[in-house]
Amino acid sequence: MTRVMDDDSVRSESLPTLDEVARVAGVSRATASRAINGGDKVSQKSRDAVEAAVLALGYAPNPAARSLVTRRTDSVALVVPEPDDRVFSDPFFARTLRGVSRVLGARDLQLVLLLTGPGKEEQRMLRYLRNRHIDGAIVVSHHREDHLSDHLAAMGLPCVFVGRPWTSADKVAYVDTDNIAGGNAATEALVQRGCRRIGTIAGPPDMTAGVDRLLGWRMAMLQARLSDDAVVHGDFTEAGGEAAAEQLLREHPDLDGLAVASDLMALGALRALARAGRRVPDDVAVVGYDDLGVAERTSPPLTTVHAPVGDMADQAARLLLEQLDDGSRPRAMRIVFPPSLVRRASA
Amino acid sequence: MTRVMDDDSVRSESLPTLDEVARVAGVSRATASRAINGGDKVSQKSRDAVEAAVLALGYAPNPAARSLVTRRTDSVALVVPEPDDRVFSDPFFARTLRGVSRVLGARDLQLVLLLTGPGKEEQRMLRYLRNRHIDGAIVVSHHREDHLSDHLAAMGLPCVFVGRPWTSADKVAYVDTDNIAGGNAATEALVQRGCRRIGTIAGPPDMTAGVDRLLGWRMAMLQARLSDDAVVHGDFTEAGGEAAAEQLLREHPDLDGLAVASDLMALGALRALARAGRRVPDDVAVVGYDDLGVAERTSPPLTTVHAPVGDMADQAARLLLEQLDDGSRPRAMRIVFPPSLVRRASA
DNA sequence: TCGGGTGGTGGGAGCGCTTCCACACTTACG
DNA sequence: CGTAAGTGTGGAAGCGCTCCCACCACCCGA
Repeated sequence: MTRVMDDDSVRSESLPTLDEVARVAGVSRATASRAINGGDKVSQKSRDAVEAAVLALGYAPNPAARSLVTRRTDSVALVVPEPDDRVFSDPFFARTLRGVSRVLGARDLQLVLLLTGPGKEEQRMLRYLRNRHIDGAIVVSHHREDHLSDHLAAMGLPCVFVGRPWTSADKVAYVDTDNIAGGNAATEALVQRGCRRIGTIAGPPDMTAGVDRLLGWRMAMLQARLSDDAVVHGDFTEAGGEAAAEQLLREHPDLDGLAVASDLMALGALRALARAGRRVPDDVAVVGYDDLGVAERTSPPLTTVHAPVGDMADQAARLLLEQLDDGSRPRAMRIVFPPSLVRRASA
Repeated sequence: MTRVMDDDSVRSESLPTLDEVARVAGVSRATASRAINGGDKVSQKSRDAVEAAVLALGYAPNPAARSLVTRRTDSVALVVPEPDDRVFSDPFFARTLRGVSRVLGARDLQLVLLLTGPGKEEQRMLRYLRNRHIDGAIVVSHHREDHLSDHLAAMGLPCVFVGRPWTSADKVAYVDTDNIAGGNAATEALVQRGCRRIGTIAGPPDMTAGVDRLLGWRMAMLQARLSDDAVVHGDFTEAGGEAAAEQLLREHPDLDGLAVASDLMALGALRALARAGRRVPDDVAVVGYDDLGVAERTSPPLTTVHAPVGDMADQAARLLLEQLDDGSRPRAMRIVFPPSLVRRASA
């Protein structure tokens, strides 16, 4: 009795192996493997037998065993060097995540989330990437000090950055929008509207999107022969935008135009403007950046620069797939999307 | 020449193995393994030698090989049966993700993201879980129709639900807040304030948080001998809340109190109320739910029910760790946090 | 009739690791 | 001084899979 029970429990504990499938199907392990995978050079008869055995046993290949010999893990890291609520609450991240996940999921690749602040966690993350736990990496929201692009380029891991990396931009793949052109277009819209005292709430100076959009603003201001001194940096959050707008109003009370580097910050700025009794767009015209849904629901609805975030995420995933497929060293590739101005009521 | 180059390239391609470490350290592979892992019964001398060899070679254990024999993968799935932007943009999810990631990260467990809509993707997800790609699962935002709790309970995978599951609640572990008590407290606050025509924007009827909070509202209304017919369901998004509030105002123009099942929906409701010219709280008092930062920044600031989401996430991760540690069958455990009312200006 | 394909197959060698087991070699105790 | 109970150690057996290679039919053209 005891013996039988032991056998039973053992049997129910351990999952079926390829050996058992082969035995049930009446073929060798090699043939079973071939039938289950690519299925090259396997007779229809064997194939059917194996398929039936797989179904009967509820067999599923052991990923660790497979990975040990193929040297692939069929999983990809999503690296977010900023484990803060705000990254996740940002629709930019949400949209990116969904796009990436969709493309990779279609290829049965899993997404491993690597959230890391600076310091020890970063070391853990790099170690993880180096150990070849994963086949490749997609990096979102990368900051200047993390030197992530250098590290990844050096370790030769297939990877794609969402947003131009600070360094090694000629060695790693990335997707981006033309943030200079976008910042420029936003500002020009204000200029054409007749604004003469235009300020900007820029993004963080340690992110390329932050400095590029600011640069675009500067170029437009210079070209219009307007003073480019009304600059405050925000952190891409609503609260940050609100505080930045307050500061800007304090330092430059004559403000009549405001280019904001993200819609979330613009939302905060709108609130600050309302509290200060400034009408939008009559007293102060406002242009945002991103156009991920938030902009449609502000009051007034935001004129903003549309960044094709969904497309960027798609392409990022595809660039990674390319690198994984051709198996060669990671390649430097870049895809840069043109931004476009979406006119609504705020400017 | 060629020979040497070949050797070189091979060496640089393939990472160092335990064998090499052992050879360099002058010990056997078994001793090296022991030194690297638990380090039981290894002399200090061997331990030092191995450590030095590891450093010199830049050795890191091959996770697949280890996993093959230990039958652990040291990674955990985060299951989100709703691959929509709105889940990620929701601060509830962001906070949960961060909490879970922090606790698991401290134990060197990786988080694999499993985003699944209904249908084919769900099958893929279940297959993935069943194949023991991972050691356990944490399920967030679970809906009635996905029967996830039944599936997971049946396959005997260690798992924890964030938010009470619909079924098998006595078979799987979960963390939650007492949503009935919370809905009740929110409504009582309105009653005590003198509101007599109180409506509610409930959560989705296919989520336990939705129905429980609604039930709490119903109980409070009945106890106050008020009519409980002013109910509209929302989807936990801002836009959904706005639409729901509009409908509620249309159907019940005499509304003087509003209990909303999430702050994000309450934010939308506030906008609808403002557009309808109702002052908050004078004409209509509003109570939200969640208190994850949004509530402080609305105008007026939201009186809301505080749900300790960070703590819930922590505990969810810990419950999972417990199950992983004691190695036994998954256990049914539950931790339910009491909600608390936070009074601000909106009620 | 025979060499030379060609489609299909199974044996077997690993992938890199953990861990059981047997074997020294010490130390402590009766 | 023999025995028992530790300590450390290395040999070797796998974990479950893929894939190389040898092999066997069989059919073809010469």
